[in-house]
Amino acid sequence: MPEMPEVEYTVRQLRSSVVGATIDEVMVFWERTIGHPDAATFRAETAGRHITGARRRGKFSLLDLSGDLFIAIHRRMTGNFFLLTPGWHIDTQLREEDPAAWSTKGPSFIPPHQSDETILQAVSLQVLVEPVLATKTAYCRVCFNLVDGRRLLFTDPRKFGRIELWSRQQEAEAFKGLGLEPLSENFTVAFLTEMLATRKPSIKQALLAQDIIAGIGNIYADEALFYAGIHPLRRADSLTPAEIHSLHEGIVVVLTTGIEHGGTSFNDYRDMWGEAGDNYSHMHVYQQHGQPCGRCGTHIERILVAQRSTHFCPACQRLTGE
DNA sequence: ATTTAGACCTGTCAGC
DNA sequence: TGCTGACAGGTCTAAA
Repeated sequence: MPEMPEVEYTVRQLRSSVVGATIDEVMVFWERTIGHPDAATFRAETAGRHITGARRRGKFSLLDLSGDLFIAIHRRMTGNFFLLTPGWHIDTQLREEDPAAWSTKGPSFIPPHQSDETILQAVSLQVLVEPVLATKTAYCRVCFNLVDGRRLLFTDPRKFGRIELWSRQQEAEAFKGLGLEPLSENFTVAFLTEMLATRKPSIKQALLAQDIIAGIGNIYADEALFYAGIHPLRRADSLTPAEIHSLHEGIVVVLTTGIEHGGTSFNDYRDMWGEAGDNYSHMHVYQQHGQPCGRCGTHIERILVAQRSTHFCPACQRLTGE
């Protein structure tokens, strides 16, 4: 679901909410969500640990734990965090009543007081407190019970998300194959030039490749290419120095802007809870096909590049000629 | 060696 | 109203 700006935003919220807390117990409702090591070990090793920090690496959200451990969470398409205030009850009745439904929906959550409309704190939302019907399906896969009574939920309807536990010494192994942070000083025009020089696939695919730049996803790839006026199907190794310069600038601008907007380029929350939101307001091409280009008025087009939906302006981003 | 299609999962929405 | 297919912010891996 989230790309780098959304993850960054979530991590900042985790930092201000759960850092300093202590994990009492972790409940796992969908075992495959625990990607490393295994669910039983994960539960045993995290119980009683202090949460000492919250960081981001690429699209991973990291929680540092006492004892030189850290949790790495990849939300993939639909993973999210919720922070429940103390007093909520977890109802696992469905487990026996309807195993198939339980597997899909997970447990339901009973609010502290007997009102059916109550408050959830949504960690990855700009608005921290979101009214939610307690009867709404949470799709909770993993629940971190904190000693102070709060519960940090990892929700994930599609079950693609993964949560891993590593020791700090294993950090290199945990992130092997992850490229540079695009907002770090290491990410230079020279670096981008070098990385693209040997890539024959399209520039769109190169931007999505996490082993080059960590954190760019489908939205920001399309937006960065529009910024630079580069057609998504251009071979990565065919870009001119001027184009690479523009693209580098586009990547930085688009991601920085995303973070400034609270990373709310788009998200499931708003759909899920029926909030209107201004999700698309600062998108230039992503999901804008059929709309006029804000720069030249030409209709934005949508094509498929490596099975990913790709949006661009055919006039501003030409494939051939100069 | 690459490229691509399929897996992994569930919900929503458009069209018939 | 109901069914079907397309599509969704991601990434890994088997097959071509």
